Amino acid sequence: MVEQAHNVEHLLPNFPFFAGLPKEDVETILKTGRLRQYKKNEHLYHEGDKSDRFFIIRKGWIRIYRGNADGEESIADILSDGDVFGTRAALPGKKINTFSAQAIEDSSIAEFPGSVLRERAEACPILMHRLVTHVLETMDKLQIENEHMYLMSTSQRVACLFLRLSAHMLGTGGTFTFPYDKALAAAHLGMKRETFSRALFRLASLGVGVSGYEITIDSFGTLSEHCCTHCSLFSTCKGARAAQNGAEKKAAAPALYMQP
Amino acid sequence: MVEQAHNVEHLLPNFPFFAGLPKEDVETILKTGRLRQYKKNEHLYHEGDKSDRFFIIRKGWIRIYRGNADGEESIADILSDGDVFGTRAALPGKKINTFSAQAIEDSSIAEFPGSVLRERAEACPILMHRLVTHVLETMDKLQIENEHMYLMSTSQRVACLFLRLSAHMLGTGGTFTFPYDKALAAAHLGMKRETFSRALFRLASLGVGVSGYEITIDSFGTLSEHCCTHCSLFSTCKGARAAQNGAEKKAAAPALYMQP
DNA sequence: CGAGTGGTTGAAGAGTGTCAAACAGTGTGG
DNA sequence: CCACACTGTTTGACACTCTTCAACCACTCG
Repeated sequence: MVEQAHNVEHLLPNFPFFAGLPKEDVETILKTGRLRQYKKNEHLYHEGDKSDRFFIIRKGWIRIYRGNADGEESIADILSDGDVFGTRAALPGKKINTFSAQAIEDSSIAEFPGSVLRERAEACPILMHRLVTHVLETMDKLQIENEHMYLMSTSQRVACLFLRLSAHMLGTGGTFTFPYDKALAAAHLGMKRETFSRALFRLASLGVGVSGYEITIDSFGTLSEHCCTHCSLFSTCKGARAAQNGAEKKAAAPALYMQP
Repeated sequence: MVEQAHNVEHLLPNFPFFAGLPKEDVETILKTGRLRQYKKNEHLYHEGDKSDRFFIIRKGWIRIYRGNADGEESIADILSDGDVFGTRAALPGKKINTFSAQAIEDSSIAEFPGSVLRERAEACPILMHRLVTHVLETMDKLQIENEHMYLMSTSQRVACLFLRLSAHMLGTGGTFTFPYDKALAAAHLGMKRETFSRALFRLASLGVGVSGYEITIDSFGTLSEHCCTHCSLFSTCKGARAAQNGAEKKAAAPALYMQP
């Protein structure tokens, strides 16, 4: 358990979550926060624990997951820089974690007492709105995952993940580094390691090259056509790109799926 | 389009959602509401529409769904008496429906302008809490559905549905009427009609009898053992029942899955 | 160098989806 | 009252996807 506490006030620029909130509220919250380092595989909390902290990831990767009695796990989310979790602690209602949170890389996390957020949100509608919006976006993400599990094949889901992970990239193709274990990605997408591996093989014919953690995509458009055009989010997803002369994307609203 | 508008104030007892809220707020809201009848298959709204109404089901069944470009649909939820939807209209943020809502039976629905809810919620923390709690519960439900899709077989998912639909029943077994089409249930559980039908056949060996819309369950405990003991919600789900001498349920917190 | 971890590959099998056909229940019109 | 169409459901045969289990490979770390 690494316990390096730091003042977090100087980190504001890293926390888009607080952007646009009243200065006093942000300062009050930041003052009560602390920065903490978690080693790879270390847990931030376990399911069933009291949910009393609100988290912002400064740097690193965190998985949110839950296990059943058979020891099987389902991964609810994999989060990274700038992402926020533990919203339940900052909102009214039951204060028990329904999930566990674990660092999958050495991570630097800002933690805030839920009570402070809750109290400030009571007084500051903009903060409350920010929290509510975050929950609604998380819900949208979940609903899309449900849809994907039912309507899309494994290779389509893998392609979708790649497109979202490369959403920030310009141009029509390129190479990026896969940020965590493939087994983990597989679990998050609701499939086995082996199936993930075989899905990669099938994606090769669509111009996806894999060498270790390096993923090369010849054409985002081609890949989008393989998965995004079969997804109800097509027009609004940041990961989806129009093919050169394929389907036109309608004017896009803010994306639900945003990866750093 | 049936357009019978009624005053809804006398219906308060049907709306547990408003229970415990300040009288003035409830009255303000109820005054702006109207009761409307929808025929079977009629739509309340379509995805992409402006989301400006908040709904409470007085009587009936509503499905919340979304379609992709291939014409395939994924069903997000199937709701009934006392259930609430359109929460997005009552909360800050984007006001576009991400789903369609359709009556699957003749239904009686109370509708409220989202703006009124939003305005009252701004002033009344209890109402805001109620709305937030509802969203969080919906999210919990979604997360469980994701888990089920990944970790449970089709017959386990069907068993889970039956146990939730019969959660209100006393005793160790009994008969109830399935409230909507099996094809619809199948789609909501993420499987095809045929698979649903075959899952029923397999459940027969666990004491589940089906005759048309009549479902007979010999032992809730036996059925729970088949599905609930493999679900991470086991200890808190209203549908799960302890087997006679099987696994003990821990002290249960309020259930996520509540059917009328 | 051997153990450990993460990833790939192969063969076999269970579980679902697909397509087609048959069936049951309902309502309609003659 | 029956014939008919219509809808929802079940069943069968078959193809296909994904999982399972096992072995193997690549890489890292002691």
